[in-house]
Amino acid sequence: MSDTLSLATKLGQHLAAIRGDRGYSLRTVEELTNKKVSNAYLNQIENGKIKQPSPTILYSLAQLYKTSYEVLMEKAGYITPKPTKDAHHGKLATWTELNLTEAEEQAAIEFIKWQRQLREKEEKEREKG
Amino acid sequence: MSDTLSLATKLGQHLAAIRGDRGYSLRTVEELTNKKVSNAYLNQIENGKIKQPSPTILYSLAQLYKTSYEVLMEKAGYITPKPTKDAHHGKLATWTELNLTEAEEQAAIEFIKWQRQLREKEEKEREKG
DNA sequence: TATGCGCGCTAATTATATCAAGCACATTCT
DNA sequence: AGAATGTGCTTGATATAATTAGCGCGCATA
Repeated sequence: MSDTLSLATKLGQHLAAIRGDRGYSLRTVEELTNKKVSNAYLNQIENGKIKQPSPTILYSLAQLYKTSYEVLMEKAGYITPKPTKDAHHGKLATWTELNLTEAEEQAAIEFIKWQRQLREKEEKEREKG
Repeated sequence: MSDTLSLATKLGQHLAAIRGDRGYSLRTVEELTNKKVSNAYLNQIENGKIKQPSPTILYSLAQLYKTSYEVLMEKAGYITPKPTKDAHHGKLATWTELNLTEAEEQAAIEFIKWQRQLREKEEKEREKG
């Protein structure tokens, strides 16, 4: 079962990955969030020692990291007001785990578009032949 | 402060009013929520003695009362995710717009991983040279 | 070498959410 | 009347979120 990872651990790893990508130190985050998230506390969160940080904390981090508040809420185990719970949900989780940088995101989008064009062409060829 | 009513008080009165309307007693609520909200605790919430009950608690009440979870969250002083998909979270919006199929998603993930490996190699080369 | 700085991390402490138990009063049943 | 039950409410006890202070390490700079 995929239950090997506790929620706290998943949230922690996620947040740690993002912070790594942004190149912030624990104390930098503390400072940039106006002391709303202490460096010691953030460390405990990232190492899975805190079960469920408050939405207020998560919101501060989401803002600083420019990432999705909802996703953080979900990973923390809160029920988030979802307009629709469809297949999109699972996909988003996968993507956020990758923790794309701006550049990577752009590259990936280009890649997908390029792939689609390619398939379109093949389609037309097949129709002719 | 011109704030005559604390957030806790506002939330409490709101919840008390709803419970009154539904005709439930404190213990009835405790029972109907499967002990997720104890009668003692609900009383404290309604009387403004609890500053910020957890989203989990609020969700249980919202379900039982058939009222809005978001509104409860707001009255409790939490920041609620804006339903509008604004440019703020560009990433999520962009990905969902693309509407990836399973195959496309997998391909894109592979692509990104491959790119990352490539960059890693380049990094090592640079260190040597 | 030494001294200072930034890093992740831990320990001790405080604040607060949440619950179990019980109290005082009212209504109803025997 | 007296037991039984239901009501809102209070009070400790416990768990855990969150902070402040500080430790040890690597790395740079004097």
